[in-house]
Amino acid sequence: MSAVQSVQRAFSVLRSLSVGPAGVSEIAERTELPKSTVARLLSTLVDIGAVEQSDSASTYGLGETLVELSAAAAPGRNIVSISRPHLQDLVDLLEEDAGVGVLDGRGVYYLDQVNAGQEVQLRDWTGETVDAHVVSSGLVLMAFSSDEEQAAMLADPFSPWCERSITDPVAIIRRLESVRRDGFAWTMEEMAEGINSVAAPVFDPTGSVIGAIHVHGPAYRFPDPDRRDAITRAVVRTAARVSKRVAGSLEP
Amino acid sequence: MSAVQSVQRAFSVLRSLSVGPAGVSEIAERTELPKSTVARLLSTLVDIGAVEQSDSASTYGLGETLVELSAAAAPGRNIVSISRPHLQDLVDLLEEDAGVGVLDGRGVYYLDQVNAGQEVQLRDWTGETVDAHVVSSGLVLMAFSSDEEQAAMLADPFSPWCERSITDPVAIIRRLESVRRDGFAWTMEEMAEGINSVAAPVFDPTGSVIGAIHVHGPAYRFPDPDRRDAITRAVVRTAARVSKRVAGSLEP
DNA sequence: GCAACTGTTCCACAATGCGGAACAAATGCC
DNA sequence: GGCATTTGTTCCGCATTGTGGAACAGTTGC
Repeated sequence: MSAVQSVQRAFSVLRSLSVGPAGVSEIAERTELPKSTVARLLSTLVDIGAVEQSDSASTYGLGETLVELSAAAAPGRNIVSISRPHLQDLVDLLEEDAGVGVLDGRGVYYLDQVNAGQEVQLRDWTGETVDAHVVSSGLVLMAFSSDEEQAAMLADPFSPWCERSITDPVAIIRRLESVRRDGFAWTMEEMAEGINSVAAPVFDPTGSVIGAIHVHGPAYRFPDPDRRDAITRAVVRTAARVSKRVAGSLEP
Repeated sequence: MSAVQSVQRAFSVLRSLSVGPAGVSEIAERTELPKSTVARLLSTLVDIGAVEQSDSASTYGLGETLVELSAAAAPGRNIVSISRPHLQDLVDLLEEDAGVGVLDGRGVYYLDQVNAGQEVQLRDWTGETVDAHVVSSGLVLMAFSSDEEQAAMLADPFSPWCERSITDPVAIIRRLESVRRDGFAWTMEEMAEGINSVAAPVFDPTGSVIGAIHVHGPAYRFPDPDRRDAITRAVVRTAARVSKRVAGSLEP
């Protein structure tokens, strides 16, 4: 009940800035606070980094601190923009398509993909949902979900997508355990003949999975048996980097 | 110099929450503040919406207000995630691919695309950069850039991408003027033969362009001459909606 | 059951934030 | 150019406001 006035006012100032940058007087007007009070609040907000004053001139705008905080507040909401450069790195390294997906019920929704531009390539699943149990991303996302969520997903029977799809719940549970232990998952022609993929989990700062990074390619060339471990490591490392940045860290 | 103590402490509390949700006691420990002070600050932060207390239990996490503020702080940083559902709506309506791009020098960088899934479709340019003067998104982005930026972009000569590309600076300037007046741009087989596209601008709260929404398709069926106006309106309306949400508004 | 935790509330004290007013520095206007 | 009106910044006495110890009230777990 007893609220801290200065904090309320500070946020009132921040809100007033969200419609656009302004100077002290204008902010004072928008917030109906005395100029001197606004000036004081602004100076502390600048110290903190919640507000930035545009170089030389004296107009104020919202600052980086808020972005960092919001990244921690809604982890995953910006997972696409954060992932993209890292997906690009993966593609450059492995020369196969890389993507990022999130859990959608018992499926994986593919948010984004970076194309390797090979002559023979898989069709782009961005924006579509695929049953989780037949793709590596899906296995990763299920494996690292909470026990309740996992139980809910395992409650109903699974459908096969092709000949080699695994649908036996017991087999799937055993598999999820090993995925959880390993920190990654491979699927070999389980969604469709001729398609293999690896995936690794992206976590938010609290340790919950929020997405999965994957690389996939045509089975006749992916994975190159000599590079399989290297590929796995690259995907796991990329997912770990994205996790870090999703958590608000600024280093790449 | 003279900083407002309670505001500093409030942000100290917020920062301590960015590593993960916690209860009053733990936050007090992390921030080295008295418990009662933390409890008071938390209660006001909850009022404001900068902090949310998890239902029933008494642990606190960062709240929605921070996301809204950061959306205004770094407009465009989350343009992809905001755009996606609206792109999907466009695709559902028009049955052609829709995407979002941003300015990158004198080019357009395609951030994201939603596929209509037609049998005949254009290749996906997501993650690539295309010269701004040959695509509708590019024209829109140039048209609504600041005068200095526009002048800089017009300083060097333009290269043709195909037969119908327009490269004459005077013609381009005239065109940009009409785009600015209309609020949208069409390009007809100017990037490549057989490809047409429309685009409309996305603005941040200060009124600067931060991106463009486009729809494109094969020239033999897009745009349907009878629906051309309807298509244009749909794209313009979608871009306006995205602008609104980018600015922090919560209504769809 | 007590013990060791939680989070919440109270209240006397004064430190802290307040805001009017006076100042300084741009900008605008004839 | 100089006068006028705006801007942002600083000062300082006043009291409102925030402070934090301590006492209280729920939880959890030996």
